[in-house]
Amino acid sequence: MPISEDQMTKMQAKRKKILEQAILLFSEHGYNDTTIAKVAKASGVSFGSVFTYFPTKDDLFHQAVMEPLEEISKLLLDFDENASNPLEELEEMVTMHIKIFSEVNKYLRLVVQVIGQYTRFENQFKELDQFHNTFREKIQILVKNGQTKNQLKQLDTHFTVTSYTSLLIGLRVNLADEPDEEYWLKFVPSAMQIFGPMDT
Amino acid sequence: MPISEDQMTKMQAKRKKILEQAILLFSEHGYNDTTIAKVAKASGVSFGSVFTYFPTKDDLFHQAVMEPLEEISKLLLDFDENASNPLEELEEMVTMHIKIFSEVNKYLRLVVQVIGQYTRFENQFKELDQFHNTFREKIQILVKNGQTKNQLKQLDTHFTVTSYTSLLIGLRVNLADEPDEEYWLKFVPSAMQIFGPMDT
DNA sequence: GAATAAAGATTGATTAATCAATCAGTTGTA
DNA sequence: TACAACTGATTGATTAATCAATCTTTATTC
Repeated sequence: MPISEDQMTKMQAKRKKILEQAILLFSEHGYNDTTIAKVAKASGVSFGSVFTYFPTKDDLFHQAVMEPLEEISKLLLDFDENASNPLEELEEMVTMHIKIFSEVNKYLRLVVQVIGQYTRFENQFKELDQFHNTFREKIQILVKNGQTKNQLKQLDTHFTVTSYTSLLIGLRVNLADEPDEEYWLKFVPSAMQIFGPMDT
Repeated sequence: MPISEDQMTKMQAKRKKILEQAILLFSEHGYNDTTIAKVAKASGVSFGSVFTYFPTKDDLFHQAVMEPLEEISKLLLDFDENASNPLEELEEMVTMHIKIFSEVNKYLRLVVQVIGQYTRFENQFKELDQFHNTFREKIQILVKNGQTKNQLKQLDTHFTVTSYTSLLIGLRVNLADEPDEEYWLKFVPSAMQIFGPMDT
């Protein structure tokens, strides 16, 4: 007997709620201090139900790290690396990235945990690292275009772009308790400096 | 019967060995996955002996985070904020900081864990945060002096310096598996850009 | 310098608590 | 009625901390 569409929707919602609460708890208390019982309580389902949706705790963690990545990577890659005015596009991109990093607090702190213990969370790290490479490559093209048009100084693009992504993740670590987007946006000029803009 | 100086030295060495191994294990596997049994085995002492030197596991973790801070903070603060040539001093300082961050891998990854979960490791975080403020204040003086002498652009020093420390910690997160000091030194120009040097 | 005693360091088996995962029984739905 | 989801008590494994017994070191005595 196949379950109804209504039932499917309900179950999807339940799964989503469990995963949401898991992300919050994992990011704040880490893997071991986040017990299945706590996740169940926070998401309003029974202990056993968590295992209906996620076969093991490891799997729950894996999904907590992986599932939000798709949406966030789309947001982070949403700029035109071949824009006619690379410097202008770069500034828009940086502003957008800073906004995203200021908003997505909990999930990014989970990401920091995974990267910080890449031997422990090897599988998740590999996927995050792969996105990091894609991310940097796309920004590098924009930076190279800016250099060709003499809008940016002739700095090594690999080190420039890696510095930029390091600044983003470093800000997320340092400004853990700072939720104010306006404050975050004041870091845009500093971030732009890394790319060596030609004007003052 | 008081113990001899020789005995004292031996015990200090034993304590140091336990703490060293604890730092390595905590930084790589986190608090919960680092068991007292593992620390004991890694440092070549019995399970019970760990408790002779550290009353609880919490205390061992606390000391693992706190004790290296004194030495490292000395290294990081070893620059002259009132140097006659601020830009030159700044470049020397940045080079030194990058070197330190490239060398002190394991401990700094432990620091990232504490900052990343500041609600969980509240006490340790407070002390690290205090150092962070001292660190930034001293760099700010140097940057202001550089701006006064027109060696640096008139950027907001608070956001500039916070960006700089974020870049350092972000590099440590991103370059986890990169031990080569020469590679790290190639980030010096990017880091310098943040301060807005006037020459090219 | 050998014998003895006392202090304190060392050891690992034991204890008590925690938690992931299971599973048998129950509830809800088509 | 039949099937699937739901539930939470139970199980087995893990681990921080304790503690009684053992070993090592040092001071004292003859």
